[in-house]
Amino acid sequence: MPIYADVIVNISASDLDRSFQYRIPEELRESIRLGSRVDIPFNRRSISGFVVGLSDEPAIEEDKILPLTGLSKKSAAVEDRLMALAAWMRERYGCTMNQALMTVLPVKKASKRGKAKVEGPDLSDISPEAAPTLNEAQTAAVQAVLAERKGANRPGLLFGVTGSGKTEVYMAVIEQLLAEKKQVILLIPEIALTWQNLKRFYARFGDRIGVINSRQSAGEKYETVEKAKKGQIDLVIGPRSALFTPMPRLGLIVIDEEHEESYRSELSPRYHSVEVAEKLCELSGASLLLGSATPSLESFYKAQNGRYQLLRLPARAVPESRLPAVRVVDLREEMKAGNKSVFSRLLREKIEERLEKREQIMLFLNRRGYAGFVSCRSCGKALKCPHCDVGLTYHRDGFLRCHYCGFSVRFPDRCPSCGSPYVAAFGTGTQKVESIVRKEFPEARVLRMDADTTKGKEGHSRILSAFAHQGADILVGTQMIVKGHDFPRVSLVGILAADLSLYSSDYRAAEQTFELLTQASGRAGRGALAGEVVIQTYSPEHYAVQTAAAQDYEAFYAEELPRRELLHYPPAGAMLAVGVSGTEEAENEAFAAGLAERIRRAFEPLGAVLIGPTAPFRSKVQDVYRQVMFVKHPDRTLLLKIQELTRETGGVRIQTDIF
DNA sequence: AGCACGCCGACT
DNA sequence: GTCGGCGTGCTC
Repeated sequence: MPIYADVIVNISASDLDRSFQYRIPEELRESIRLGSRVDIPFNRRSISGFVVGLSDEPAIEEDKILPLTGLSKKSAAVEDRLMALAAWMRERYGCTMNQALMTVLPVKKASKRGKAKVEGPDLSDISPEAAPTLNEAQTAAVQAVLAERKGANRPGLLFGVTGSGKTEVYMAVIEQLLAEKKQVILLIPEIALTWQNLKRFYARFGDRIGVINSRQSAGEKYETVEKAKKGQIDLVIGPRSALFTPMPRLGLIVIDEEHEESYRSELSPRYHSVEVAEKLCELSGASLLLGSATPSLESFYKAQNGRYQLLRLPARAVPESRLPAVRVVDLREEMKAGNKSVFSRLLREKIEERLEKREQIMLFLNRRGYAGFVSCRSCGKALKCPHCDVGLTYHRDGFLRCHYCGFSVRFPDRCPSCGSPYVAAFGTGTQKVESIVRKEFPEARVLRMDADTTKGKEGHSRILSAFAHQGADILVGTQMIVKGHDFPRVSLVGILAADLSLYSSDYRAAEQTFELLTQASGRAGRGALAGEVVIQTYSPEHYAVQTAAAQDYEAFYAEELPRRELLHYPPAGAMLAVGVSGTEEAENEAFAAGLAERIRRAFEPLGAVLIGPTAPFRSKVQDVYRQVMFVKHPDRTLLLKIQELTRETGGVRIQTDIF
């Protein structure tokens, strides 16, 4: 029986990010456990804390150790697990225990007004739906998942082309788990948390569902959390934060679209939901099921190595819907043929054809605004944001905007650096595409969806539902139109510039491009109509474009993995990214250089390879200068030690990511 | 002298 | 986070 408890105080302050030792009174020694919530005297006050360690030895002079005063009985097993998860996250992501606890433990705040509500119509008018008949591949996947549960219980990766019916598989597995009186967490990307998606789950599982989203108040979230804890809810659906719903009978976590970037937190701890879910399942004896048409390279790599169970859905579920026919157009050839328009001849022809047939069209361009950059034709200088290392984008309202900090300024009459009146906007953004479409296809009804048109609370759903109800023939938009939407009347998808994401400096540029092209292509021909996709590019020969056109993930993987292996990038090795940022450019650079030197000296003899420091693609954002460096080493634990080294800062901010 | 205020270190 | 200690400086 332990005599002392190491307690983390429930206060967020950097110098309190350590444990304090307390004596456990005799009568509490039997009931105290790791993760228990305790009341302690601290600096002449009484506060609460969490037990993170138990011991029989005093760590400091014994007469300094005070007895703890009480034990909150409510520390249930769920919270113990979440505590253990927080401790793991602290190690894994190098954050403070407090940050990990604040991420993991539910916010205690009672709802002030009424019940948690889901936006949209209410529940009463949804008629219950029975399970549909699954096809052969779906049935096989469901059975394989359930069998694996009884055995090694490895995580499953459900790899299915767009439209192959992954959701039906999730539902069948969830149904089985619920029948076993287990609870389930389903993670979906925030952007996919739409009423039309949730409706299917309500129709199938009725009132046993709780939904969490980022627009809910603390009180609303708390209510869902309480219900889950009491076991009144068996299925929680939400974005990455829903992972931390306390479920006493947790049996399954499903992560849909597991490759999505939104599963990575951008705040400290910068956790990755797939990794955290894997750990949580391990701690609670639950199963993990990941699903994607374009799995992250990491996940597919694990599936190839047998660490994950690979489950395939090779064909689209609706029998008459086939994968779309994809054509790649070389924009250099268009230019040679004298076509300077944003539409290639082929795409223009296809658009006319669809308009004639009254079928719908999606046009995708990964750049908002009217024109991509503005420069002076006399001196050649591009107009930049004064706060960011970014060119300004011309918007139709006559203003130039910075897409990083929101800075805006009226289009100047004269070049700010040479005074020439010949200042012009070049390149194409979604606004310009919209106006070209209106001009060139005057009979077509056009909607535009990008960050500028979806600002309001209902912005997304307003545009999506208008398009779904055939309120428009053409939807022009940025990335946000390609994610998971299901419009049966869309038979043509045009990707106007496939290269935009291809040449970013990120080692995942090819993966991101492949994913974007494949997901965008997957929007075509989801119903009974035959789908067609036109990909316009200056790099038709690039393997990411080629394999996306062939809708062949495994061909892409076969090209990409050896490249990663050659350069020791993940998943073929581990990598630590270190970002150093500060408001003084020179000081920031000097600090980064000094840090790099220390890392080199200490870790290069151990085989670590350091790249940088260097100014990244966006070296200044909102008046903050950035330097980055990367450390590669096959062993992740060594990278964690290097991460330790980056803790001491001097007026600069350090941010680290482990890949 | 007596007290208000702000800064800082310590908290087991 | 927040308490007390201590120094500064103002007022009576």
